[in-house]
Amino acid sequence: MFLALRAEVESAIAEALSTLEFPTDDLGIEEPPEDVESVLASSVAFRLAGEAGAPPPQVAGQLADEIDVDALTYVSDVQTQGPYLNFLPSDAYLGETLETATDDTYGALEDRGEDVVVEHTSANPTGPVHVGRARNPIIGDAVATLLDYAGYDVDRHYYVNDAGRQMAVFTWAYETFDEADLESEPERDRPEYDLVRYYRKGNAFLENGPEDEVAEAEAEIESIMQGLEAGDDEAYERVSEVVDQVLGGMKECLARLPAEFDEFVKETKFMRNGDTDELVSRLKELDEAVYEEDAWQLELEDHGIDKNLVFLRADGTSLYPTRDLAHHEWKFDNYDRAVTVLGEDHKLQAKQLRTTLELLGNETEPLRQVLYSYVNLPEGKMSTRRGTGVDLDDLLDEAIDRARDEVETRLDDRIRDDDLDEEDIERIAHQVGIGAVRYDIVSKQPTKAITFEWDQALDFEAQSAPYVQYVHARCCGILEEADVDPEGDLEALDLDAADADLLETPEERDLLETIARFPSVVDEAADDLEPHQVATYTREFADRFNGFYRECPVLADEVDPEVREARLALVAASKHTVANALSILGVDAPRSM
RNA sequence: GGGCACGUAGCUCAGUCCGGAAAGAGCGUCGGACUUCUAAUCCGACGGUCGUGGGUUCAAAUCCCAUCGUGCCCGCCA
Repeated sequence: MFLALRAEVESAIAEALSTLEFPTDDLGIEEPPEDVESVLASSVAFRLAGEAGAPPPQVAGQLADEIDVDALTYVSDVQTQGPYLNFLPSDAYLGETLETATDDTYGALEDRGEDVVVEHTSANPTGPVHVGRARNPIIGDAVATLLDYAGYDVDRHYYVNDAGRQMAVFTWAYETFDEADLESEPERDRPEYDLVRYYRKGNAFLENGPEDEVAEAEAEIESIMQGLEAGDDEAYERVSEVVDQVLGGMKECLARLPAEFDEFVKETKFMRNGDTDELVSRLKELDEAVYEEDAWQLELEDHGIDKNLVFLRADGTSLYPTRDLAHHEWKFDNYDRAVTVLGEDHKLQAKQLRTTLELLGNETEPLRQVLYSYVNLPEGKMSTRRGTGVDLDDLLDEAIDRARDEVETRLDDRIRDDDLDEEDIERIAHQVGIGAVRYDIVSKQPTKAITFEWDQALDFEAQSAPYVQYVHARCCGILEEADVDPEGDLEALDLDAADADLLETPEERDLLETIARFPSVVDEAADDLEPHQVATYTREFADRFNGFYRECPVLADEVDPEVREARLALVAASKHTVANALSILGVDAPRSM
């Protein structure tokens, strides 16, 4: 409803301005501070003062007089406060909000008829997913869901780096060493924890092993890479043996978040189907192409990039960026838009990719890259190869354990007699524990660096998931108490009969106005590819709901039956709003906790 | 050395893209509220040269320039 109100206000101001022969290029629309009653405001009068030859407050007055409020649906009044114009919501605005928000798809925007691929995580299949990378699936999944809500048709892709040198190293190590050669037991009973030991062993060997044996190993690694480049089935199958096992384990880890994918796209796909060869010949034709020191490269200084992009090694094999170019042209062929979520350490590569795609004649406008900074440990960087870092599995386990402790200690002083059984406790521990981890990450601007600390990541107080989840549980509690199934179809409540006019307290109106803004929050967050805006909204929403909860009893005996119906509708609308906002963030909304 | 990002309360962060109403939360500290729809909640107090210095503007946390601090990148790795 907010979007409709905004549109109405915009045209009203523009009309008033042009009638008074003022420029209409900047309407000065803004959201007023909290202590102001209006839902939308304009500071346009400031800018017009010079032109009008009158002080801003006077100009604001002229504009307010010019606007015909009776012609507006969602605005009940235009008031001036000094130089500001304030637009107050009408009963229709609040009434329609209450009605539309009881629909369980509230917040989902109209279908845009556009296909978008969101590529995220794409971690190399070398070992367990660690916390340094955990921002990627969490942000990526939220971006994908956000775009889905915003009306796009979304596919989630994981791009599998199965053709790089490190996979050749891994394959060689896996085939060469025996279980007996390895120093340690797997940390977990899952393939990636088992196999990563070969990878680490292999890397250590290449660094410190006897010279002649290392040379022999290098020859083997080289032959694997040549085999892949030639599209050789045998090489592909040898590498796949490792890749598929490790990736299988990583999928299980990611599924715990959960982060699910529609497709795992292997980079070897673009070698085996000839796209990479074809791309290499096109790159060679570019004016920027040079053959230096036996390798083909692109000179990109003229495009603001100091570093040459090598696209064909001296030994004739392609590199990651070469294949990624083919990958992206494939995306352009199959989707209207492409979003990639990647770490800031890949920023230069991202710029090279975009520039080169353009040189190849692609329109790169549809490609957007979301960058996040790495999560570091207090003692430094996390690395799969070196085995430093905290595994995501461990973080999730710890989060669930702490959440379970929390549930159990709270069990004793529960007021509600809903008798949580073991299954409930486990369910809540999962929802709260994993929700807290996701929320902690998704609620911050991705560009800010994070230093990982257990207590901070797993703080259930703060402005955390449980705070918002609790609001959802409260909504469900009230609905259940009123014999309404929160999971069921709330429209069956006959809430249409509920009258928003009966919601008269400031807390009720604030809450309803906050609910009204949800679709516009989705719209803007999707435009900016910033799910943290939704997280910020959930916090504001929870504050408002708690204010309402404090001041406005719904089911108490002294509440007038009609007011009760209206408030129940407000609770139902709140339930959908918070459930859907949390769902965008990938955080479960518990029915009780 | 060069490029990019970040710097807001003791701590963790919104707000910065698109300049406007006396800078907002949470944690921590202190003081209050459970016979009442769930106290993982709420109410109050304390706490800020928005890194620093200039500039633009009627108006700057927000835009521009400089500077300091931190992080990332500058491989025929990915």
